[in-house]
Amino acid sequence: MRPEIHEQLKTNTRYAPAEIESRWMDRWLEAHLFTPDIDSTRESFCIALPPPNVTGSLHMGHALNSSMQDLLIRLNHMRGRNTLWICGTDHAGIATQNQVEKQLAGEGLTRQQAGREEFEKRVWKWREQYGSTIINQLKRMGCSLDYEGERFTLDEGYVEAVYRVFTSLYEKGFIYRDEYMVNWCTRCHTALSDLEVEHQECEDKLYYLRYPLKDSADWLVIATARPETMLGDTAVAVNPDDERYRELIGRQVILPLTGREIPVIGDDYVDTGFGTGALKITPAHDPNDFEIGKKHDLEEINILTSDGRINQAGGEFAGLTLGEAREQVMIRMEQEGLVEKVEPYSHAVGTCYRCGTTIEPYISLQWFMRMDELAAPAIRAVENGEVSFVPERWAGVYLEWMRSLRPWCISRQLWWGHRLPVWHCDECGEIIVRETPPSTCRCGSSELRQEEDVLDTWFSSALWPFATLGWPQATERLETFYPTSVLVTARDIIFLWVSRMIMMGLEFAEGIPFSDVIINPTIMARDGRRMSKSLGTGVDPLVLIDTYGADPTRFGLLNMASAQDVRFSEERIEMSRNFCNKIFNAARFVLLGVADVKPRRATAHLADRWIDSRMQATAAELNELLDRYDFSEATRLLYRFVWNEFCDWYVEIVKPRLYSDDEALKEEASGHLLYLLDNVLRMLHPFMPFLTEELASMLPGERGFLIEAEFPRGDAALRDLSAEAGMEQLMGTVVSLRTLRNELRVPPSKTAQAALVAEDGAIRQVVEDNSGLIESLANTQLLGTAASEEGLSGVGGQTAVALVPGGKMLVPLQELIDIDQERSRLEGVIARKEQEVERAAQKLGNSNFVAKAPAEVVRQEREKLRQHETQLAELRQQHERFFGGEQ
RNA sequence: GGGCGAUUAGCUCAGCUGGUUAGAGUGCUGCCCUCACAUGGCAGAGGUCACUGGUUCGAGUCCAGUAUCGCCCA
Repeated sequence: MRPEIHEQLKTNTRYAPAEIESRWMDRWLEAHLFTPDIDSTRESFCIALPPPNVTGSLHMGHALNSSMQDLLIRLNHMRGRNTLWICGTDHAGIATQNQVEKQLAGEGLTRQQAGREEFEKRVWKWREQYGSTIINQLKRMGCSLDYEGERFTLDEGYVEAVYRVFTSLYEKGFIYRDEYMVNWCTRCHTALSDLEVEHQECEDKLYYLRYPLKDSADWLVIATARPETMLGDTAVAVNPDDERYRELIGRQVILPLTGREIPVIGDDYVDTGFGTGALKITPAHDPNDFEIGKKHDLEEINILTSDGRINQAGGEFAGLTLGEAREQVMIRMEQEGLVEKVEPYSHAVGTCYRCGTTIEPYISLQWFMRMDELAAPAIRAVENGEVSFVPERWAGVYLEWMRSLRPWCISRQLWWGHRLPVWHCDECGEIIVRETPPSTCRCGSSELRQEEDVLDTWFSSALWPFATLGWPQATERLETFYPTSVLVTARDIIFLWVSRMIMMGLEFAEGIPFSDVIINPTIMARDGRRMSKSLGTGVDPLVLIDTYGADPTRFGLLNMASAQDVRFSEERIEMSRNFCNKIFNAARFVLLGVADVKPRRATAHLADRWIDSRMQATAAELNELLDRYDFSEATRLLYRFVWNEFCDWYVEIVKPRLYSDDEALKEEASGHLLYLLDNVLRMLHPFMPFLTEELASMLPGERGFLIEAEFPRGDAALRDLSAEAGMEQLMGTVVSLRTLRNELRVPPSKTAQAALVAEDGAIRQVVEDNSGLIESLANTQLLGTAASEEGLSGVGGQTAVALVPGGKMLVPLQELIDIDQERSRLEGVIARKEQEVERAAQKLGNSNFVAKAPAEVVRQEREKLRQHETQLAELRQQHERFFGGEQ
């Protein structure tokens, strides 16, 4: 080790993440570790990062997500695969446009004033300036993304892919243009797909209004939550089976305020239990009414402008906002005496996912994509297991959604995104759909205008797994890495991306885009609900990284993330930080203490064989857990092995040898420690890349980066079950003696003495051979061993007793403590043992149990009872001997 | 309204196909600054596994129902 590193290690007793983490990413990047080798013949492993929104910043979901993906990439790289983690961002139409509009507003400009061309320029500038924020944050996380191959959904090549797909789908008749009811955001001025509308529960009112019947003094009472839309009513509907209204079907009512005559129609869509059972029908402003209107051929009266105000069709209310119009309409209705009553009413209101504005159902000319035929193979792919979800239950969610797909509105009235590859001829009205701009129309005119609308961002991101690899060009990357291996994402992305990626992959690329879809759990706020910006319950992962380090943040999040949603607990991150500190110090212990030797397995000592055996078992189980994507259990496994076995036991056991004057012993221990540390660091690397890289770099000898090292698989040939059994015996003995000392309040500095009584000669042998271990770990000197008390010499007088596996330890009390303390302690032990005997006896006393339970289970139970009874007898004997029996 | 999930120690969570005295982290108690680590060591206390039935020799685990909470869809 270089002297300066030695010096540094010696002085820094605490794990300091900031310092460690700042130095490695640049070195990794300089070494081009994350860029795949395209000529490699090795099997490939690829993950397409679900492209984060280019305006975004790292949130908890990303942090968890990328921890999982990075783990998988590093793991597979270490397993020898040719890996690629596709990096990039999504242009995020509305979100980005909103950002730039905000910027313009600061200069007192609207985007209309700036003009489309200027606006687009500004957006690109914005992207240049802020677009890599989240990518840099992923670097801080330690993510091994292929930064050199970063992609963007508006790249030149990507646009080609989008245009190819659009054109093809148009030609196949999947994409069409139609005047139809869509979700309209009056603030963003654009249509939205159903998925971009969020429903929010809202306390509102239900208004009961009287609609006078024509040629009658009577009226019909309708109930509505949106009275202002009555300006666009073109019918009143009742259920034809409804006795109350059946007679009225076919008659006319006079629509209040406008005086328009509208028919009463019968339609079994009407729920007789809702309101009065009579429904006003506004085909232009309600999706259900729109359907009913089509069915009954009703007039569609649009009463709204695109920015959400009443238009000329609203007569005296023209110019009012919807809220104002509601108020005014109700005032007028009151004046006319046409309000029956108003009730409180709670219902869900659709809002824009980007700006929160209430969504208006609005009829407009849009582009749609028919989904059913594309969905069929995508459904089959999941049904037949070609694509599987982890946890499995999400497949059901996917399938249910896929089976009820409606046409997807793909056009947006935005200025940022993929402008549709559609040209309109001003001369003849011809619509030309082409990948490249046409020069003339077939009518001969060259007056061609490209469509103003842009595509839904999700349309382009659906192509991500293959467009990023070069499709539609037949690139080597595409050849090598498609289909990708795994997609890791949040559940709300199942519909937005996963489903569409599968459909598009099957239609345009060489089949499914990935075979496993891992749905990461949601990290909830402390209150058990989703983290919410407005409630201030969000936790910023960047703050966690600053406070605890990226490695502990990663490890902690992975530890939290089992198959269930989980409340965020900072304690887990802290636990992970402490674990990192433990690893750091264990490595310090090794690096500062070892002789100048190479890592080399040692087998001479029981503890050496034991810890290696345990390490192989851990590695094997770790691989199994990771193959199942059980990252949470994997963190626990590593924690247990490193802390509770390696640090708590092995390090303590090896100390005397490491500090020994006997050079041979010291070198043997050194080699084994280095061998163990090397393996441990490799196992931990996918979880905590920075710390492990730092520590591995200090190991003696020339070595490369850890990601290039081999991931330990666990060698079954190195398992040594007899060493494990021996160590179990010793550890059990040590713990028993420590407990006894503690309970008898023997001062830690005081050395105790003990003799082992055990029938089994092998047990006595192990203890005798390792008396030094017992001495140093339990501060207890071994006086001797024997098959029975009679065989012990020199253990006279009063003794305390500690049960150990397979026998008991007799501890001469001497001046250790007073007799009374031992008496009450012993009585407690006896009482506990009696309970155990009772439990086992009861079970065996049940004839059904003996008759019906598997023989092996019964045998075990009998064995248990026998042991407990023997121990109980000995304890009682001990009590009798010293305290005269009475308890 | 429909679907999915959860309910286990004070708190946050594990517990695979039913079978030792139900585990971890944190918090709590006692002792210890023992030459890797006080972001630590040793030892402890702490649970009617939401409730009610059922299946079984045996249920935290399987089935049915109830309650509460959460998530998604409409």
